[in-house]
Amino acid sequence: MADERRPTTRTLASEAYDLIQEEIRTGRYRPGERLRFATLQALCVMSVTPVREALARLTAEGFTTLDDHRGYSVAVLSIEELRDLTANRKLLEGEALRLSVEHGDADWEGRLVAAHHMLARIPQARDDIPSALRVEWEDKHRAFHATLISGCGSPILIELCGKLFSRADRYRRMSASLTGGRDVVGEHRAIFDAALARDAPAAADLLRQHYQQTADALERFFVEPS
Amino acid sequence: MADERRPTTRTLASEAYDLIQEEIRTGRYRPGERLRFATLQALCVMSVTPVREALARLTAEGFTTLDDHRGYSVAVLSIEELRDLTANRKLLEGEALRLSVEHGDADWEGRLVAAHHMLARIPQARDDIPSALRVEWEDKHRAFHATLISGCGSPILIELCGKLFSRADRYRRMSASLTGGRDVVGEHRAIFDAALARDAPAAADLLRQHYQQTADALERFFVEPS
DNA sequence: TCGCCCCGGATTTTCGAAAATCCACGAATA
DNA sequence: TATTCGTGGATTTTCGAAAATCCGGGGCGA
Repeated sequence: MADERRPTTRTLASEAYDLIQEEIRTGRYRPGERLRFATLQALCVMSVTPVREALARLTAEGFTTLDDHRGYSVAVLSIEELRDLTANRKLLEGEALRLSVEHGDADWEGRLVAAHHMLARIPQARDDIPSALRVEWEDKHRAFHATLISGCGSPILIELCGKLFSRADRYRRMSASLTGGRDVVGEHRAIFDAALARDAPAAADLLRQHYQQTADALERFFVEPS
Repeated sequence: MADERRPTTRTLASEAYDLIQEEIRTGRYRPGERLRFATLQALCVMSVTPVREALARLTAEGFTTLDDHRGYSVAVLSIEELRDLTANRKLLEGEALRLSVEHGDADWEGRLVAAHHMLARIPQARDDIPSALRVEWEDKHRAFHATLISGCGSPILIELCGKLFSRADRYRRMSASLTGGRDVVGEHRAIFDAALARDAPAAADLLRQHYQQTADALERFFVEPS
């Protein structure tokens, strides 16, 4: 008697969260930009309440900041934060991968093989390739890294790594060309091989190098934006 | 012309956050208990909107959980989470303290001496001591641990450690007697001494032991609640 | 001229009620 | 008897507007 619309099973707040996060991650809302409720209500098509809840969640994840009585803004990006982010991702994901390789069972191995295959079969995103492929690659990339650490046995560690990954995403997308002349595919393959070979220290080391190189490339882009 | 009440500079949502967190940490709201808005609105004296925002923040910090259309509940406690929490605190705070000891400047040293002094001068909380002292000790305890890692130079790491500390707080308070027959004051002093002596590995090790022993004591209490 | 206070518009924050959704209970059917 | 299907009430979620707050500019006094 009360469903003249869609079979909504999600809340509007969740939809607003996805929408706004997408706008921020893709850079349509610039770092530091003030987020006014009127604008956001126009973007999503809803009242202020769910938008407010979405912003509360985004703030908890570090995408936005809140000053009392002054509203929300897009969190600013800085080289300092990029370095800090990288250092902590190396610490957390390095440890998580080590645990995964040590404790991961057969099911984890299977999922890892699948995730790597999905990532490897997609041609590396280039500037001249339409964004559809790009988005797909991003998804598989995220899934691969998530699968890598999914066997570590620590829900908290997995959650923390996920949040840091999301925060780093904004920096990653800043650079138009994801690869800075390096062999990203090869790096992923090396990590994958070490993990399957159950060489925990090597896998962790490779992952840390991988993140450091990504950060270095981004930092170069940061200083001299070509 | 419009301040017949208090000089409110904070938002009601922030007040609600503090109030509800206090209720949860002290155990007045039990783990797993459903949190109904009607009840919370009675506790805080405000409308549903700020309460909702407070719950959103609490959920981000792990105090509560949210199921769409089924509302919020107090997050449950479990031995598994205690162990997970402990493992990650050892990893994160251990590293943070190591960095602090290595990079901390004179200002950090000064703050650390002060924080330890404040903690040490308060008599160790016992069951027969009124809760006022207890609360004060908790505050100084938190401040001491926060100061320990405050020189690490990584805002992200500090933030993560803070969140884990808060989550662990609920477990710590479960046990009526904070000390399980061990020398907590001595443990703090040992960490303090190693930090001041600039022995980073030793300080980190002692801190990790400290957390492990706390967790072990709590786990014993968990299994056989006397 | 400079600094301080106060006002008006823009924006956030909060309210109280309406709408949507879930849950438990009981009736009807096989 | 077991299972499915509504139905009513409790609860969450959302709305639209009112209240509170902040920011910038103009006027007043030193």
